[in-house]
Amino acid sequence: MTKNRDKEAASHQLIQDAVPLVLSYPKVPLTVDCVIFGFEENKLKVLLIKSDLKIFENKLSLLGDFVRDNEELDAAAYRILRERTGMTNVFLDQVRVFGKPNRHPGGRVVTIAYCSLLNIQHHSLNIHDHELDWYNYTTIKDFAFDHREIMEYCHDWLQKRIQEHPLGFNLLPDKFSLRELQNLYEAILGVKLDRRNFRKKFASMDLLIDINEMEQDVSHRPGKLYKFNFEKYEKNKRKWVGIDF
Amino acid sequence: MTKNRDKEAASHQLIQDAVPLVLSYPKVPLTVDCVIFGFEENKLKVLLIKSDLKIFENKLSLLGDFVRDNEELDAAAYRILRERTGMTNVFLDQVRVFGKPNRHPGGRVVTIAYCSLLNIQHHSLNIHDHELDWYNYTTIKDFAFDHREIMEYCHDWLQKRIQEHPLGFNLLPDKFSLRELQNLYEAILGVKLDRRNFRKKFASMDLLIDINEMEQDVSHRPGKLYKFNFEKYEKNKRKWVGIDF
DNA sequence: GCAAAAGTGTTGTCCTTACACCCATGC
DNA sequence: GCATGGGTGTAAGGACAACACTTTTGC
Repeated sequence: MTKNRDKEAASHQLIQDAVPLVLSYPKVPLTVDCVIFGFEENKLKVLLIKSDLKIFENKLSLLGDFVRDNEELDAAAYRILRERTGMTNVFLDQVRVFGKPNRHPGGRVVTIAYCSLLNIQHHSLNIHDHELDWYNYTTIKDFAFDHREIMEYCHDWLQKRIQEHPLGFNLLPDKFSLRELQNLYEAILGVKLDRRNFRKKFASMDLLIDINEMEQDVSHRPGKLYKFNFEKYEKNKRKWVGIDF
Repeated sequence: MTKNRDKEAASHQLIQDAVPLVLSYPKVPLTVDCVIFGFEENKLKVLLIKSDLKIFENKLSLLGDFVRDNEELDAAAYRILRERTGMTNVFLDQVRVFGKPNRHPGGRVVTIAYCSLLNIQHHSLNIHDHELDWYNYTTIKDFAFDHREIMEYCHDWLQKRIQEHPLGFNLLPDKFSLRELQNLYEAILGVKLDRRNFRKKFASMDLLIDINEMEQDVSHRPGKLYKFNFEKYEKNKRKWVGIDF
């Protein structure tokens, strides 16, 4: 049943030169979509725009664009983020490819999802085309394309990552209180955490620098402010996760 | 400096219909490469073929081919594995995209790496084109393309996965001894493990079924044989990994 | 002085690690 | 009987989870 296909596939083995081989391949449009998480008012937010396509009128879309000829994939992701938001100095991670043949109404488009976490206050939005804005992760309704699926996949990925690496610091201001840090973890993981245990955990990691400042303008006892010790973190990056032997 | 580009990128926002939009995108050849790990004689093996390209004469290559028009990415990976090896009933996982513009000597080709672990005895190689065979992971030298990088990335991915999920069972015969299981973990993780602790660990997971059989034809005290309890595993799949709160 | 959140320690439980001796089999 | 790996238990240390009271500030 599959023999014909197998034969057919075997035929290109005769092409020994790389250039005609590649010319014989089918080609597809390749795009990048960026899932940018931020944190504000104790809510997890995602950076989205209104889709420019009629068919998706009033639906929200991830920040995406095609990959240019001979453009590195990572570079494409950074470019798109810069073009659409003005942001630079963001770390993006490749998460997964989404390539269902019918995921784009205009024909087949394969997209590579990139994800990042960032500090909303450090990256003010200079561009507001198409209602580019931070939307609440939990309340977004209408997505263009398969962007809900992509966003949720990236959120799962993020939950895992944030438990392996203390990436959460990227979402906070330079100086932050332990309460803010805990709110962040609770927002991303979707659970309540014990305050004492949380603080002990981070104290024992020894990644926080006490800067001897206090919160201002809060209507209760102010908390201490900390900075993240990026240097120390970079040194100790190696970690086993999960079932360790 | 980047303003012109940003303007240019903004221009396609005027295309409101999806079809011309997609037609305006650049297209690239898209391939899938399969990194298939197996285990035999206490060695971790990878399934490779000799490259058919002159430029990579005598170098080893992953099992790969282009993605067809309107073919699901996962389906392409399964098809390629079947065409090249005759194997079916294998689970493949998408791992990452590799897209450096110059990774292929014939022009730009973006490839999606898929990875699997399997039981060499269950999947005898029916096809031997191009010296398709299992090669020792640790001793392979010459790779075509960037296939060393891809393979190593998949190996890292595998080390993580095998600590989160007991995937290792896929690499073993139906019936296996604890020693075989331990050898497998040691081969993949590249470390020595304590025998008693290893056994306790798996005993406590309660994923092994004692089938009341013993090893045969070994020149020492025979070990008990077990089966993997796939049913129970499927039920308990949810797990937190890493820094748990 | 009251509301609101900060800050702090202990205990029990569980998991992980390290470690040594006897047992069954083939030769 | 000896070589080879199979099979087993325990004790110590570390990590995690559960839990309540006092302190500081703004109002």
